[in-house]
Amino acid sequence: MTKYEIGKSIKDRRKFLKITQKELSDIVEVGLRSLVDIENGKGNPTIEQLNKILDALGLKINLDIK
Amino acid sequence: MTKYEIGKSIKDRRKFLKITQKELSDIVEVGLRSLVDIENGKGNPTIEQLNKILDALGLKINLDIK
DNA sequence: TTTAAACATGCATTATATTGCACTTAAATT
DNA sequence: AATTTAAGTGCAATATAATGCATGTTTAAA
Repeated sequence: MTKYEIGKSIKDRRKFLKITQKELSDIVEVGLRSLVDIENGKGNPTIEQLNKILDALGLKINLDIK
Repeated sequence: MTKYEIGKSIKDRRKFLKITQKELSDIVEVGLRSLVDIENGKGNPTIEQLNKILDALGLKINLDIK
């Protein structure tokens, strides 16, 4: 998964849960500006930031063999 | 998966493939110092860096529902 | 179709991660 | 056990990402 796909997954999941970027941003304590970038495949978040966001959305990272 | 678990997976996979940190570092163009930190759950790599490393090891990120 | 809420972006600043280097420690090879 | 190779660490410098703010755009509700 590229960062674009990850961003899209986050955005899709957030919309599915019917929360706004601002709300998510407050919950996970990641700046709104950064969250927007992440969702759009810009920015280049660290694993920890990503995990905070995924946690709040009920998602998690896994590593698979290709 | 936490960054510690991710680091451990990378290290395990690298050893399984019988390559050294230095070799992997050269292949993926991530500094040796950083690779060491990542494998040990220190450092906090971006998705792109992580993907470069995982690529070289034949691994990939997935997002699952928790 | 106006209005309001949500989403997106450029830019400057601040915070954080990467890197190389010198060095130490651990593990493997002879 | 001695030597070589691999792995790990502290630190300073450099590179990159996060953030807030002002502003523009898109979307959805009235």
